[in-house]
Amino acid sequence: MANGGDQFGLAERPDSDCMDPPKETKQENPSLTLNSPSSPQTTSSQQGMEGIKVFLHDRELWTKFDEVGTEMIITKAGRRMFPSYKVKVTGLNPKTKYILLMDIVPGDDHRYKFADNKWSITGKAEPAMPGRLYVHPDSPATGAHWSRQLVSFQKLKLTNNHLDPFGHIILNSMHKYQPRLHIVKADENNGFGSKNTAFCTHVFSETAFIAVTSYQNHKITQLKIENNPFAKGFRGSDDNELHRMAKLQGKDYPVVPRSTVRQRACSSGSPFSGESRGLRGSPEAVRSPFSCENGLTRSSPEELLSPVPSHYSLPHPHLQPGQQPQVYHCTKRKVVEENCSSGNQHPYKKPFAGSSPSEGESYYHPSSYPPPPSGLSANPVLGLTDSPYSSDMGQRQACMFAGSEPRMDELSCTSWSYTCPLPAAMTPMEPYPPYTPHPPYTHQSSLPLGEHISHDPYQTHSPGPPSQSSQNIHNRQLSSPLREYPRYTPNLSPPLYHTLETHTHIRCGVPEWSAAS
DNA sequence: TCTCACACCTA
DNA sequence: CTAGGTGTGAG
Repeated sequence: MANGGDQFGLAERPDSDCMDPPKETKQENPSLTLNSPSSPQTTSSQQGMEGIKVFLHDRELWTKFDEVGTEMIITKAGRRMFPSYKVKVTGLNPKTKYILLMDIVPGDDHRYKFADNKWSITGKAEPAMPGRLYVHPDSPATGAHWSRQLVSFQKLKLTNNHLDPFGHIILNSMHKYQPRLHIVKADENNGFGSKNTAFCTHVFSETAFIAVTSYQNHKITQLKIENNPFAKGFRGSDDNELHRMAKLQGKDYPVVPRSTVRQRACSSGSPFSGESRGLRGSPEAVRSPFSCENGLTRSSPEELLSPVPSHYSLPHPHLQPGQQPQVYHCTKRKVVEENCSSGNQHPYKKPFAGSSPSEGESYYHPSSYPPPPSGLSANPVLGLTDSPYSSDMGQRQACMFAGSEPRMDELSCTSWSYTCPLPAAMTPMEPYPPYTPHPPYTHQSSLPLGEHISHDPYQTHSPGPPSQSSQNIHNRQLSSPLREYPRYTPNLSPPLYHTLETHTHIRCGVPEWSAAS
């Protein structure tokens, strides 16, 4: 189960959005996209990224959580997400190697509180942490490999420890986030990050969640218990069980399952839906995948820059810039080695389970350029391929990259290091800069990018508008402004980890997908 | 809010 | 069997 898991999702529907075919013109109007589920996105794509479709596995389960307002526990040691993020990918060139990775960007710039059985905004979000990227342990692998079974990101862990040394994705409690999947064409070194790297990003709005240190909405607790095999011990409201548990605990026991007891079911709205949803974007729109925007076009700087948006806010156009990911990655050696080493194929290490399809849609925007994590390519080493170094930990799991801010410039540097586990986070980054309403130009900011961009052979057109419409896309905008400052730096810091530091210099490489800030 | 030891379970 | 993922509930 691990990977595959569960059942399949439902039918497969690809996201409609993404149209594979590159649509011609695209409209990119984001807005359109939003509205129409259909996909807009596609714009052009490049290098074959346009025909890629991604289906969220177990979408129905995700939807159940989303309707209530998904909460994901974050702990110092790192906690897995549940439901697990698993996707079915089609449209990849069987012989081409791709790197699949995820990042989780702020869903908006608010801090939430749960009171009266509902989520509400309680203030402004804290600066985002350095964004980290979770590179799927099978990366790089051929399109045939990725298409063979479900691609599971179930080992990805979330933490609230800003100094996390394990490479887990760092989030702030009581803040909303949006997971994103990036498919990057591996370069000759099995890495990515080079200038022209082609990639596309897929976002499933139903996977958005609020990070918490303990569950707030009892309904979520119940859904977790009912659906997560590891929580089976909390299932059942039979008297027997209750008694049993009570005994175990030594306390008096509740007649009802604890969880149940605590909160009654309330039907509070999900943050997502209600207000939140707004946050997300329009609900509907949201659900629909955004369209994909494929990044293809990199033409516009904007896009390029922020291929990946940092924050997602649909509704809010502005959000911030997101952060950019820093480089970091940890990988599990096991996996990595295998895969990596070969340049070519990877053995599968993992079995994925799945099979079928799920659906989901995503929108993605493929873009060519900047890959998110840049850097990989440069070094073969880095590359997903193996990696030798390991982390202290010894094992690596997937690779993580953290990006902070991305400066495009830096990006240009392709180097990244993958080394270690440590996070780059430490490096200073800028988290979110203040948002600027206007788009500053990404260009500028991104100048560096520009370079890249220019490279880009493909650009289609640009998308133009940054409108908010597209949620995804927008991000770009976001980023741009941001770039300027790195606020965060302070936190990060230090050199706690050498490793990181190492990276740091590498930093250039930082992937910045996201933002261009 | 957050952290931890804990019993229970999966794998 | 071991390793490690769960929510719990006290602190």
